[in-house]
Amino acid sequence: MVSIKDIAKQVGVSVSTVSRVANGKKYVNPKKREQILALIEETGYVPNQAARNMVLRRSFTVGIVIPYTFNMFQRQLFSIIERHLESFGYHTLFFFVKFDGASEKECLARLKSEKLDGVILLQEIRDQSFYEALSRLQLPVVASTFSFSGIPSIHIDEEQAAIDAVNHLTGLGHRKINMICGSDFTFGRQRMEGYYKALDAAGIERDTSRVLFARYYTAESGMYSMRELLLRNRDFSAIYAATDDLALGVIRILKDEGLRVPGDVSVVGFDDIEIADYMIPRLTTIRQPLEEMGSQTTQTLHRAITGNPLYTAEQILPYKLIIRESTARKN
Amino acid sequence: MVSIKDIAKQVGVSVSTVSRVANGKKYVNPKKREQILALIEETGYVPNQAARNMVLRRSFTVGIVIPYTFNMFQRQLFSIIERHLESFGYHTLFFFVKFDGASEKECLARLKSEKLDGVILLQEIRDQSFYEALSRLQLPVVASTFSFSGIPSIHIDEEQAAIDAVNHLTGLGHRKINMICGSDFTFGRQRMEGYYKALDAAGIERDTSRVLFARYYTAESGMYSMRELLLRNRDFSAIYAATDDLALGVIRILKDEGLRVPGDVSVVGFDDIEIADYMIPRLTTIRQPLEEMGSQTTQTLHRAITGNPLYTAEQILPYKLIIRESTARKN
DNA sequence: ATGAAAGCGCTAACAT
DNA sequence: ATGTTAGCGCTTTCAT
Repeated sequence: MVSIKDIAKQVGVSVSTVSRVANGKKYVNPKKREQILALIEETGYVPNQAARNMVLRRSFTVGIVIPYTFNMFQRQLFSIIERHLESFGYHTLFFFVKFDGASEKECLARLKSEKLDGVILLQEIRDQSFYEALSRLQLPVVASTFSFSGIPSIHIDEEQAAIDAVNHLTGLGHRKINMICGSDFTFGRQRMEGYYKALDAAGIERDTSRVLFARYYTAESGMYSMRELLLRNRDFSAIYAATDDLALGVIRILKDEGLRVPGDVSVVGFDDIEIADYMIPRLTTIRQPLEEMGSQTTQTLHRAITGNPLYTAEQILPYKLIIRESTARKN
Repeated sequence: MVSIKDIAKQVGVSVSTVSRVANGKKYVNPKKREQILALIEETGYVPNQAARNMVLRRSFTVGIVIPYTFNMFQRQLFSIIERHLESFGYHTLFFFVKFDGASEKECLARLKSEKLDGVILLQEIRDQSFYEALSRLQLPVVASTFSFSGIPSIHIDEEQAAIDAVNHLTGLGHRKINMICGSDFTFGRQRMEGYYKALDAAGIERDTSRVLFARYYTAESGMYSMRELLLRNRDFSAIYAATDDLALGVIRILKDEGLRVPGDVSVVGFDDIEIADYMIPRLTTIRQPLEEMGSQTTQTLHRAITGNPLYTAEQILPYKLIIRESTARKN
């Protein structure tokens, strides 16, 4: 592997000079610059990143903290973000993390050991000291799909979106509306809160027995949860699932049990993942502006890293209720 | 940032000793080890990766070449591989690449500029010189989901699997079987070849007008292709889709056109993605051993990187026909 | 405009 | 068992 020294020696200059031209700095004789550039080209020399990173104390790498249970929505968002990051010239480090203290601590340790330029949180962390540690590291951070005070975040108005989703159901005449929620994360609580508020607005009594907490926000969890819900009773005409992934499992079980969607039960999801429009029936859901979330997340982080002023600490993006085939008027 | 020196000074030993315990080496007084470990814990010291990388002359980073059209199957495989890579302590660099010369060339250039430990190809490259350039870089490479002579690869017997899939259809009495294939990649050709061979075996004449080439291997492409196929005629009782992603779009359109699956048309897919078991109807398909492919891919690469002998250059993993609800006896 | 030299934080001989 | 020391490849003062 050819190093800066080799180049220097061959051209007959010092390493400093080579370093200067390699980094496009001023104060170097045009002739020598030419020569050096030519030799770099010829030898295929590329600077050793590790060495640069060490002295520069920066890595051109951003960490992405991702939930260990990586559902379809998150996979889609991730691949958009990754695409943007790549276009900015950043590398990516993954940090799969479970929603528990041990996993979070370990994640923090790894986060520290890498000289990251910044980190994107795709999953909320429960341990408060995590955020403090991050800010102590002076590490630019941006939260995507959730908010945390003090760090820039990109997300939608979860509660209001949930209200809209459930309003859609009540507007269709449904009164007995069950919800499948996830047990973790703020967005889960917000989506549940929206559910309750929409019920209030429609004059429907809140009934905790209509809410079931799934283990994760995945299709598999949705399936288990729906089975459990059915074990209680069949006294409902609509289901509001906290994510499309959950809704997928929900509809599957409903069908297995001979319940028609939306004939017998209306189902509304949340996220508008890719397959929502391919499902049978097509899923009514809340669309999160994935493409824009990804691009805003990346841009915000890049600005923070390069020291530019952040537009706003919190960016609330518009969502949209997409009415498809999984919901119908209560008969 | 606390460094190895700080620890050494505080405990009153040399940096070597600290380095030894940090790396779990032998020859360290148990007492001192204790002390050092305690201080590491207390101070939250974590070794600086850049420094390690430099002296170790490795980056602990592997590049993953991924198709720009990143379908569900690939997303699942990727997330498994990524998880394994993480457990080996590798980082990841992405290389999204389109299936065309320009994109491949650019990818190669980037591949060279990074000091990678190895690269995983999740997409076949059409430019032969790409592989040569890679081997000139002495870069360990492994191909996952396809094979290329000279580089270790992990995949199933695509053609035989396709034969099994179509045999299942002919065994059910179907004679008029259409195929939706993708236009690129060897696996597409193999899956098509298997289709034809199964037809041969059943004494069914090959009919190229029964094959339609989708632009990509995604649900959206499946939808477009199925629409186009329907424009020709409805003279078929079964569809074989080259991927589950395609099948998803296919079934969607069939349903829209009032054709029942499997009542009127049987559909078989390929890959067995997560949602195959949630679809309505559940999808009959070929299961690729995703979990094992991911783990073998990672292990093989790791072995190549660490200079251990490779088991075999080519690992052909077992697949399995999973019969679910989207196929039925021809009525 | 350019070179010498001092690190960056760590590992690995080599001595002891 | 442990310390000393020499780099790893690069950037960046600081002289000149």
